[in-house]
Amino acid sequence: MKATLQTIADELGVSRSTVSNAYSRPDQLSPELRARILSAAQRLGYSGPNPTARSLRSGKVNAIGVLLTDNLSMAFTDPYAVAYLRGLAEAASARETSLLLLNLPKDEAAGRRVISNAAVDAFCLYCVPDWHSALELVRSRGVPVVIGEDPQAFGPEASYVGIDERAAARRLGEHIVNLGHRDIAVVAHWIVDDGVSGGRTGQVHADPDDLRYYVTGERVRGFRDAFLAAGVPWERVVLINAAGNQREEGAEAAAHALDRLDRATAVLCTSDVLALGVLDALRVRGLQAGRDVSVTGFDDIPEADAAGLTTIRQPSVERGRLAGELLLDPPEDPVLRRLTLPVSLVVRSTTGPNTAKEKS
Amino acid sequence: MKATLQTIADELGVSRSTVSNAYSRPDQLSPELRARILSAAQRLGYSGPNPTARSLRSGKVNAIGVLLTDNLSMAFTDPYAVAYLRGLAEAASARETSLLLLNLPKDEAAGRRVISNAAVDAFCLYCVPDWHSALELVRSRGVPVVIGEDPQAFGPEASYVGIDERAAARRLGEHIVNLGHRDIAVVAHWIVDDGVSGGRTGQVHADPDDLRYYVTGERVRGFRDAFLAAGVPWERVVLINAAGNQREEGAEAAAHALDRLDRATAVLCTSDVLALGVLDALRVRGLQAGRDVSVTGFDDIPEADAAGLTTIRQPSVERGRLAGELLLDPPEDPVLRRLTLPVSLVVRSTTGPNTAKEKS
DNA sequence: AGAACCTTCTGTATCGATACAGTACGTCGG
DNA sequence: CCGACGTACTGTATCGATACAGAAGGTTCT
Repeated sequence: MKATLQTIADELGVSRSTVSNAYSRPDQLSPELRARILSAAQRLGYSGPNPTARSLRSGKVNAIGVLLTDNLSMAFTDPYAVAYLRGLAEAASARETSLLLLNLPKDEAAGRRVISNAAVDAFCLYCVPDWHSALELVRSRGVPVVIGEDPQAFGPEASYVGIDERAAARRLGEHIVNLGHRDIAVVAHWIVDDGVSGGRTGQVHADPDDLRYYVTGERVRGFRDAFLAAGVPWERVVLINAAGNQREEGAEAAAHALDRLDRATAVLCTSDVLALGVLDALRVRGLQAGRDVSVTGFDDIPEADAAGLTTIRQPSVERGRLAGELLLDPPEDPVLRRLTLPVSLVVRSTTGPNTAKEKS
Repeated sequence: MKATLQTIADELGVSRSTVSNAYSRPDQLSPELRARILSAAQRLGYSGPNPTARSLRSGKVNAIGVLLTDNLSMAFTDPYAVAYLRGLAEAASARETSLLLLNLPKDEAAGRRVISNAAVDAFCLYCVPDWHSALELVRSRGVPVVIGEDPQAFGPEASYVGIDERAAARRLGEHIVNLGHRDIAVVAHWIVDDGVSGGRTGQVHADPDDLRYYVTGERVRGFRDAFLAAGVPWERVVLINAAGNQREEGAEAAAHALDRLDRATAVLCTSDVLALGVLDALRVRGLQAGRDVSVTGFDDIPEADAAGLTTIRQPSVERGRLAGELLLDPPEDPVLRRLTLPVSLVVRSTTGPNTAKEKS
């Protein structure tokens, strides 16, 4: 039989409470007794209090649930996500808390089971669409939650760490129109969506106000803000959906902006990863970024620097770290649970003045 | 007060057991009663049986602990690791099990606490050095364990999924010597080690039989096997330590092979990531891989293909998947718990015949 | 009709710990 | 010499569920 606290207690003729204290409250017993208990435990192959029982009694499990939609590997593949998770892990680790990666399967019932069964002290909703059926269940669990997308999505009880997506995108848009670009394409991921995948990559006609996925939607709206302010009507912009947030999909999307007579002189992307794909597409076509076509990204992932990508830098690791801290020590004051972090425009070599002959 | 099973039971005047059955054993009660129970639960904001209490009673927590040393972000940064974790996550997810990422801090006492407190059904020892003090504690937890490094490190009770590292490396070595290379450098990570970091990047003189870190050690020994068989003495090989397994460190290590009069004509690396760094270093120096200098990697990560890197392909995702399956349904027969997967040599463009003038 | 059986629910013991109040036994100031 | 206090330990209730034996009631078979 597996050893328990009682086993050790019986062995030494002390009470179970005392053995428990030897592990959890060393100040409650004499050092000598504690030493005897620990050595007896070692002898009997007892590896310390059972974590589950301890959690049940104490009400803490020392884990943060990270909800990931569908494809868990995305969390590992997207450099921005990696940075965010690293920050989250740092904050958690500092409090001896671990991350429980929760993969939400497509099947809704299974997803509900995953959430209800997760032994966690808090949830980090990461890349979970605002309308996902899981949200309600997460709320009913009654544990702290931090979100990074639509600040309104979860009511005031949730913490929020994010950036002003729309204003940030607007700065990119302004940078582009200030460079004289008027023939503009926007590559955005997941703006059409069948509820499961991001749809097909290709040009779409959509009202930015209707986009369902918050982050992308805000970024596209931010671009539009800049365009309208500069007198570029939205109808003139070529909007391209990318089926996912991967480099290949950026390259594929770029084809729809580049392989046409009225080729765009600027391509704005909703993420750096997509933008890197666009740069790949330019290279294949013998076009030079920043001269023939200007390209922008979003996030400032590590690869962006090497590629010379103009982008918006957001504090990714910091964002994750703050999310973790908000979850583990939620401030009383609801105002302090809502953090909007600063961003900056990073101009590199993939953007430059419009050199194309101006259309009528 | 938070709702429990009893709350619902009292509300409807049924027994607690029945409410429990409504969730866990629907066949044990009439559909109508079950429906009443579930709707009462919804009304009272009850989100289902408490996972911790359930785990305590049933002895299962539906989580696999993934032990990561020190820097958790490495797990996300190294493409091979990402693939492995993805496979593991797939296997886990298929059984509604999640991954608990356990970050082992430098501080040993804290590390012990992390392991003892982890509520998991099994441990996956991933990138944990064989001599790490945590291993003993993991063993004493008495749960299934899978390892991916030294098959001998954990005794026969552990499962093992790996490859024949040494034989695989030997094939790379043979490929290189068959191409006529005799001035060879080996870039290996973590072959010197102060117990914490991987030491300083630079040339070292070491007996391959003394290398502490299993995977790297086996690969280096495999290279040596090929060299010796071809009559290249080990003393002739330039062995370079990389302080870590990152591209930059590969590039830095390459300097020690390239910036010298007796420049190596072939550089063998213990990982693709390092090899990509070596290719970067070649490019900077205006050297062409496969013509001026041959370069090999190990793992066949996705980026290797694009780079034309000659390497050993190992089934990374599959390896993780099998590890997960072994953990969740450990076969009775110990033999079936030890899997050695096949690998293949993938020859691409970074290797070619030795064109340098033969030394005396 | 009576035994055997199924379905549907109940009741109690238990999983392995922690919380907290309580006891026993010094020690110390006045 | 006595009450106040601190230290070291004990005992019981409890955390929130599941397991399993059993009871009540209706059916089926012979």
